[in-house]
Amino acid sequence: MPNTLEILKKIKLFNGINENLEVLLQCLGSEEKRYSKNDVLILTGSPILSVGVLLSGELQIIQNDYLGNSNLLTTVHSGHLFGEAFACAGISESPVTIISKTDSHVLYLGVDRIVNTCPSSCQFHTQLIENLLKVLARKNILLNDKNQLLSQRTTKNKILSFLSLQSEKKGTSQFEIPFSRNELADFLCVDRSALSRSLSQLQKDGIIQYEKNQFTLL
Amino acid sequence: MPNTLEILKKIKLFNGINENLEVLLQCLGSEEKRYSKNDVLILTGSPILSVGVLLSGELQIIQNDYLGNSNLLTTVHSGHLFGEAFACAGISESPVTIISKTDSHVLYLGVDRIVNTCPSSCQFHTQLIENLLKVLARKNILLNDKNQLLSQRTTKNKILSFLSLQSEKKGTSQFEIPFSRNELADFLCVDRSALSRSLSQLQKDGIIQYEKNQFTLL
DNA sequence: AAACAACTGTTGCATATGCAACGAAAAGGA
DNA sequence: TCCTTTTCGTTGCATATGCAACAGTTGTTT
Repeated sequence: MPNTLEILKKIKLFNGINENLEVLLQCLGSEEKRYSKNDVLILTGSPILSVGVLLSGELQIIQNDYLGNSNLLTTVHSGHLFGEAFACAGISESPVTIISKTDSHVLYLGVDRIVNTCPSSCQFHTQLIENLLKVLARKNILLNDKNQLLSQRTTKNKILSFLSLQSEKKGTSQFEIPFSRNELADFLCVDRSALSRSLSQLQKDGIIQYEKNQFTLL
Repeated sequence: MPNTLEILKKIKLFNGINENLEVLLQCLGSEEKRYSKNDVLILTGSPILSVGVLLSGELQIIQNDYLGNSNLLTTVHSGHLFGEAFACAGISESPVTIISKTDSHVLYLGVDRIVNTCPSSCQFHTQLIENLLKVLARKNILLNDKNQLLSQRTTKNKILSFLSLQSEKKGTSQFEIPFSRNELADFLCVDRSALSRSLSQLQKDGIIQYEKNQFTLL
């Protein structure tokens, strides 16, 4: 149990409530669960009423295609939230299936208990709500950024969008990217060879310069 | 002023607080402002601390490119929120510029006043917070859907993704889409002629069928 | 009726992209 | 060190896409 608390203290959702976490969890009526590899946490169509916090292990969020093909949407890593959008949106049926890729350990927080400040009106509840808003809002911004990137029609423009975002984030025109070529291709939703080709062309045209993962915008 | 209230009552953010809106607005310390055509509401780099509600008029949200080109991100229509993600994310500088395309009328709600339930602890405050969470969460889901759509690499797959989402939403395999061909091409981020071409091919291959804006998935 | 504009489908063409395959370089393990 | 695996760039090729231009349709205005 102290282990659980240690993990939670590092999570953004609990920023600023470190000392009183235990009290808050009581007040929220949180629930811990353990899963084995390949267990199903949420099945498509079942209700989602709780925000999940993955304490350990790895989850996969899977969506069923229009053809019935199931495809992987995201992988959830230890220390991250999942299901928070669905839970907060108040939709009745989950559009996704969530399974445990490894053995895992999850904390569930009921949304209604988060929103409705407790009778004892503990002061950290307000902080929790603010944090939850912040988490959702930031995800929103990230999704927006990615959207803008993906709406570029050519690979070169996708690359430039990505690099300029990175540059902006780091504050310099020279920076390191956190992706391998393979991962970058996946992120930009383009073919790896097309990515390589476009990168070389951009460099040949004197627009960018790169060496491994070190990039410079010119 | 009664006019303002009438508009607000129809907005999702105020769902379930219709009767006591006036009280709530007092309690929130809201602020109304009027703008003329081409006025700047928010300039890139300035702080965003409030959620905006557009009561009348039309706004444009503009982002400056890495090359300095300004390009239109969204148009905000009467009755919709704007800036809510930035305000809730607690970021210090707006990454976008917001201008008034027409004369407009805006209501601002400070995020801190929303999050911190008022001393008089009016019961509708909780509802407001829940609504705000719901708005953010739903936008999140929408953005996610669009993301999945845009991550399709071919025009045909983008079309099929879009149509299956529509079909799912309407609950039938035959449905009407809310876009003209031009708008659909913009939405899918593809060329209009490429869209037309792919649509005919899909129909010829017996995968879909359409007549004007009436579509059927086969 | 005539003229005009908006929307949609079609086509030709240059180019970009996905795909598959190959080889070089780097990283890691035995 | 040797061998294996992974990563990355390159290339050939078939296909898809963006772009521009044109035509048919519809609806609106004059």
